[in-house]
Amino acid sequence: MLLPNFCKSFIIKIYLIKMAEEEKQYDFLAIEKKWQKFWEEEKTFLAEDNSEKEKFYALDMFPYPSGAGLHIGHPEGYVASDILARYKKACGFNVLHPMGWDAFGLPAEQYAIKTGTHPSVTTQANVDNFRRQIKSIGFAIDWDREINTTDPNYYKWTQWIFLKLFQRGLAYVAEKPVWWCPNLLAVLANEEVVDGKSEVGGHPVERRNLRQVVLRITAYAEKLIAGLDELDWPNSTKRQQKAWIGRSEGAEVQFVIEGADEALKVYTTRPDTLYGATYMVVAPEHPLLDKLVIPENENEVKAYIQAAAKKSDLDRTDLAKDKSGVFTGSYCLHPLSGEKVPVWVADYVLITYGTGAIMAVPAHDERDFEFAEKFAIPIKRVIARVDGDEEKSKLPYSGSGIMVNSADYDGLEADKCKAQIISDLEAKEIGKGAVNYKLRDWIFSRQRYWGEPIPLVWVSREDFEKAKMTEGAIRDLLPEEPVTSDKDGVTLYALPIPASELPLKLPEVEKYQPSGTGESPLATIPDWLNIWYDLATGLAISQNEAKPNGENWVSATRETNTMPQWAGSCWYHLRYLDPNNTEHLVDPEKEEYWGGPDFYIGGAEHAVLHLLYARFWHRFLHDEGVLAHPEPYKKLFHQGLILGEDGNKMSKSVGNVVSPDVVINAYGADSLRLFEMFLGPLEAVKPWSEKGIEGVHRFLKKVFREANSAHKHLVGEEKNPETLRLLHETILKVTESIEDLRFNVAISQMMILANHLQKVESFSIETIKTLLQLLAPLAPHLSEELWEKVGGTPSIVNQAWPQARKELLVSDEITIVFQVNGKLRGESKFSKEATKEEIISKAKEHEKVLAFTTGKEIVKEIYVPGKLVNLAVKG
RNA sequence: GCCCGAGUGGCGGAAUGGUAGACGCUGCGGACUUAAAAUCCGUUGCCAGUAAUGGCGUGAGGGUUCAAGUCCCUCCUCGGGCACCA
Repeated sequence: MLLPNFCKSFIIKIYLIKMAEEEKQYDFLAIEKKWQKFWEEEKTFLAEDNSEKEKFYALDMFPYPSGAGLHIGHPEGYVASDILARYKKACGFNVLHPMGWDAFGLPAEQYAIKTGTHPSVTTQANVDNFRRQIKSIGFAIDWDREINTTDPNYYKWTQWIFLKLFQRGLAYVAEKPVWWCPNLLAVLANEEVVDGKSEVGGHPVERRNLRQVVLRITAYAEKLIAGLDELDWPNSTKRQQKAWIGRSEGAEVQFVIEGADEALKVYTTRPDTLYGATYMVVAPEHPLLDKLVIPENENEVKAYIQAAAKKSDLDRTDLAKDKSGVFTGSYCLHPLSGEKVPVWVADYVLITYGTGAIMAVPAHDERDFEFAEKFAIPIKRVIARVDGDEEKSKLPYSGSGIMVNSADYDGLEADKCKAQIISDLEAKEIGKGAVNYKLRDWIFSRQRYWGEPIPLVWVSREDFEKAKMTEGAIRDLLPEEPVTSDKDGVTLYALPIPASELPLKLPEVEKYQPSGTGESPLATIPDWLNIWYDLATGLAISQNEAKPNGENWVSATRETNTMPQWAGSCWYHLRYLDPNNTEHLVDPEKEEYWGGPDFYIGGAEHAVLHLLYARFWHRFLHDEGVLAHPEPYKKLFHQGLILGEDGNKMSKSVGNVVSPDVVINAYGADSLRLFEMFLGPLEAVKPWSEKGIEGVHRFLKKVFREANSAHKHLVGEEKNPETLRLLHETILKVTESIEDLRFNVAISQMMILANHLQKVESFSIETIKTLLQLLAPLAPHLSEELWEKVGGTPSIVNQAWPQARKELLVSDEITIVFQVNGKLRGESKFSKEATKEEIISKAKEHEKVLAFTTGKEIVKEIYVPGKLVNLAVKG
């Protein structure tokens, strides 16, 4: 019994010794720590502001520092941008690769509500953890430019941009529907509402109109569409933005209400179907509805309006498979035929789009058709297919064709007739050409604590009029149209907190709970809310102090809403250029030099919101003369999701989440970086694989061994022609692949070279040095370590990027493959000088080719120079 | 319903219209070792055959071409986006 135990422990001891040796061989943890320290101390990745060099700015969508820490998906994009950053640096560019924190947001606030911990405390802890994790992956980040959206020195400028928008009339206040939970007494964000219930507690929620600050993004609709053309973005993302903005062209037509002086305005994209309008529909919220309803129908219509008001957006759209509506009892007169057209109210017409009323053409619109069938309303065809194809011209028919039943327009081509009809309507002053957008204005306020305070105060009409007349900073900041809001039946007027008084900091608060009234927790702090405000200078002090002397001091209340999380991320790409500037958002000279990111990478889930909002702000600041460039992100890329090993989306509840910390401990950051890129195309959705990472780890160990095998190293240029050729093939392919963001292909090629170096007896030390340079952007720690080992001076990124000698890739001997009818039948080697005739006749004589050609007629001979011969045979 | 994108071995994936399956993983066989780990060598699309070799093969069906994973048409499946926007 003793002996086996003794043997066992002896074996374990030997194993441990061997393990220690192995670790000494490629001790990635020590190597990575060493070089991360080196980069930090040497400030290797400092971006220079006044450089003569050409710039390259690589930007990642900055993370929200959650409590859960980084997961394996985060670094995918960061690694990609880092590879580019390091590659461009080696190519001689002045590179900026920054990192920061999008740190306002719900989770910290929810945690605060639960525990009473100030969100800034939670945020700080999370940021520290994220920074630690990101640093452990060894990115070429200029940490001197780190930013944080919750830092008052940062959000001072977020507020400053808001003031500009306010000044230009692009901000207003309106009642807008938001999710309201009567049980929680709180406004909920979309993501807090799951299946019509609150995510917390599962309480029912409803749409409720609440006072909101709104940004007029619709004023930029045209510019946002036009700007897309110049962007190097994924087509799908451009298309999504275009669809989101949803521009359509058509006409606004007036239908006079029978027996009234007024007309009902409708919007249509199909003025050519005007004669097919057999009824009209107004939205339940339409302002003229009251006048349209005849007394006999009043009860029914009222009931319908009430029912519609109770429906959520979801019920009114998705789930409302069946059309509903009620006849108002009124008629309009058709603008061209003068016929009576009944007016209905139905909730399939939205008050928020167009004029909130439509002319219904059931013959040529699916929705109207469905409605007309249900309520037995006449259906009148006015477009006929030219080819008379009965199947395809079945009603409802929305295609093109020839106009019929349309009086003077009969026989004309419908598409071409649109403009004709519009101009005819214009001549009669009963219509005009019109453009509409699906894009809605941006609800910019949140009834939350943990966000940027909106720098507005509210005063009475008298005080507002006085402010307009008072010389000083405030008067100049006012928009042409005053921003107003009704509170308890009194109209209040908005005045700004001027730039000189920014940042308007978040006050301390005792409770983070919502106020219960649908206002933010800030509304519960009277000391902060009620102020004395100087109409000339914008100075403000709490009303718990005595009113200061001076005629310009008035009583005011602060705006209590805060900004949405999007605000800080709308312009962060600018702040990296000049993170500590106290005078400007960004120094114009620096903005001129750096411009926008040359490469921007992040998830496709931001295709519309973040990327559209940021473009809006950037374009606005450009129009204001603050920025030299109109568009923020010239080149955009979306990395694909990394799934769990089981092929499912990584999630805590499924338990398939992989933490980078664990992977780094087991294989090192270089293996992690390399494997995330080796997994597949950057844009593809792909599953993680524990086994797979061992493959790239093995490759790194191989490089490590070959770089350390001093006995195989030769001085001077590479003598082995095969090695030399492969080396330059690798330089070419790796360079091209990095430029094309095809890092998986670059890695494959380096594996091929490493496998070759392992097989040959010796190779030049220059060869391994070049390989290390190629590898450096992808696996920077190991490359630095080995570069130093083979006699290079760190840092390896300061070495000029290797240039491929293309002349080496053309060999004297070429291999030509022989095909018969496109199928491979043989191959042969020829000298570079061999003629077409020589090669073809050799092909015909080839034994295996003969087997497929004898007894048959060669009808065609194809020769692709340097590649192949294809003989087409018959019979 | 509409608009995109993608379907290639057991798996992740390579292939300017020109040798399909590079590279990696897995499996199998072997070397080294007392043994293991590590490392290395060979092999690994399917079918037939001891083999040489032949046939089939890139979601399905058609087409263009001397030649198609790649281009065109129709369809299927999966993924993403939009969804009563007149």
